[in-house]
Amino acid sequence: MTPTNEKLSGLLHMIAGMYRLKENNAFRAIAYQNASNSIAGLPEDISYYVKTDSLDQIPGVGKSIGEDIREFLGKGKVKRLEVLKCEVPSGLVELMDISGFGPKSLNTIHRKLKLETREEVIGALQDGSIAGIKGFGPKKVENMLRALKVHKTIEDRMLLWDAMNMGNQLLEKLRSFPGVKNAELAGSLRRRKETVGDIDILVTCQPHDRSAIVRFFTSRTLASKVLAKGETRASIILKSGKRQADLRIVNEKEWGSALVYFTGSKTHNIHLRSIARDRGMKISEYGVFSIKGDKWLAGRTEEEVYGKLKMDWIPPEMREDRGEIELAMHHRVPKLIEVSDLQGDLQMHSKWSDGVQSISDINQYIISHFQYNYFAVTDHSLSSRIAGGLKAAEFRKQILEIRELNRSNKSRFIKTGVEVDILQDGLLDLDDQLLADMDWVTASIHAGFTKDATERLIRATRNPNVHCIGHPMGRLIGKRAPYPADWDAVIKSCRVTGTALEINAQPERMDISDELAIKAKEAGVKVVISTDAHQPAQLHFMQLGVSVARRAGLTKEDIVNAWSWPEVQRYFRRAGKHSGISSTG
DNA sequence: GCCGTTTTCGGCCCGACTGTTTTCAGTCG
Repeated sequence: MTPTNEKLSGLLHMIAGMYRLKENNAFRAIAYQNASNSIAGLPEDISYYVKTDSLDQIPGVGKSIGEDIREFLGKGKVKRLEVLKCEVPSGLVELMDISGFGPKSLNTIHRKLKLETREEVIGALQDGSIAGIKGFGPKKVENMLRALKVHKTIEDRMLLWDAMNMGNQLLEKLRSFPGVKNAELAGSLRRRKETVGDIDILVTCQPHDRSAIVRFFTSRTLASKVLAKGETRASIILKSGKRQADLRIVNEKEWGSALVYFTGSKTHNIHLRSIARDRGMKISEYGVFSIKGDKWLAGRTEEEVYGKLKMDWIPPEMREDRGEIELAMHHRVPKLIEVSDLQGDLQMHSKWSDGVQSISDINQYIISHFQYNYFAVTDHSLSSRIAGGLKAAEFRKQILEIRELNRSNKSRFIKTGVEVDILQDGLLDLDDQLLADMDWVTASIHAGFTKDATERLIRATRNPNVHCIGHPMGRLIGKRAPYPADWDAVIKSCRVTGTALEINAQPERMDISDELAIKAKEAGVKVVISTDAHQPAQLHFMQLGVSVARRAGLTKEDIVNAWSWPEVQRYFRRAGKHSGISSTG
């Protein structure tokens, strides 16, 4: 998302929140929230739509919000919001993110006690003055206080990798519990979002087994706290790690519709329902029904549900309402890349620099765990001193070692390579001749994260020895923002020079992001999915990189390391890049 | 406030759980 879009989307979200706090404005609030969501998902900066006079092409943006947007771009603020701030206490809007603090409750508190800020509300909860309001019984006040506490202690969102591990453990326990027929992860975890808020699990069983399963889920074995518990659903804070997990139980006949419903995203679901409604049907977790007569039409499988709406099945990773519904209606859902399509891994480190294993051990591990046809060793160059970067002479020695290994294995399985540093001026810190001799050259930035990186990256793409830009955004999720850069310009230069962009599959990196991968595909830029492994177990991060690619709708044709090595060489030779000779001597 | 292949007016996704209620409003996902 561009910075302007992010700011604008946040501003519209704020307005939506304020309308929710005001009474009788629920639908106006929804309209602003829809516009906010739309803008968060735009492929271009909002200024483009103003320039081309196409604001009305953005779903949820009409005359009034269109004017707000023009005003925002012209003056940097919106009068509507300034007026609202005089009418509605903006300090209370942020509280609406906390569970139990809805617009109606906050409005009542504001009206009865004239409270304006978050701190005042917390104080009034603690000193008992809120307990005096009608409708605010002891349980409700207790829950609100508890939610405040949980909101503070629970860490924001977890990395996809951590969520996958936690979710799979939970899934195994549920699958082996008596009476459980099907169990599957749902929600943003099944969509493989880069970060996950809570773990959603869907289960089918016979009705008479439900209560035992809910009891197990909410027992002390799994839960440190029970947030909600009913006949068919329950929410807990997991004992392992302060994370929320939600269980939902449905009948087998409802499995498909429930999976669609709980996999989401919210905007995908809303879009599906409005299409169903247009066709005289309605969708819920219990199935697809006719509006007339309320007749059950479908729901056993996801294919059946989408099929009833005359759509192809949509892979979970794409269900973000970014155009996939239209693709499915026209039967043009792409065949997404799969882990099994990959023929090699093109970034990893050996103990020559900061990896832990020898090249020979890595070779053995890959042969016994993967179906690859090649892999490249890409140790750091000298500038990355912390990472034990190598001098040119050491790379020459490493090349000899790889040749020897290949010779004794009678193969060309191991490719020579490097993750070379892009210096401040965009030049590389190894000489061109050495780079030209390498089979695979990834160029990455490892210092100067706050400066604009556009020129630096573009200059690197123009080097005929560089096949790929490594972790192009330089972000660490939740720790370090991407460096500022004009990504459109960088992608354009990749297109012109035939340079690929990496999807780095390290759990904290996931770099490039799905949004940038969508742009790359649109521009015709190829992508390399690599693990950047520093120890053999990390070679299995590949599935994370694949999930980014799948969320971006990428296919085999888009992914360099889904091609055979001769195809890789042919592609880069045509693009005017040098292709190495060193692994074979 | 937005939107329209039955609509330019009258809708706007749908159902479970909780708490405070004597039949339902508020909130959540």
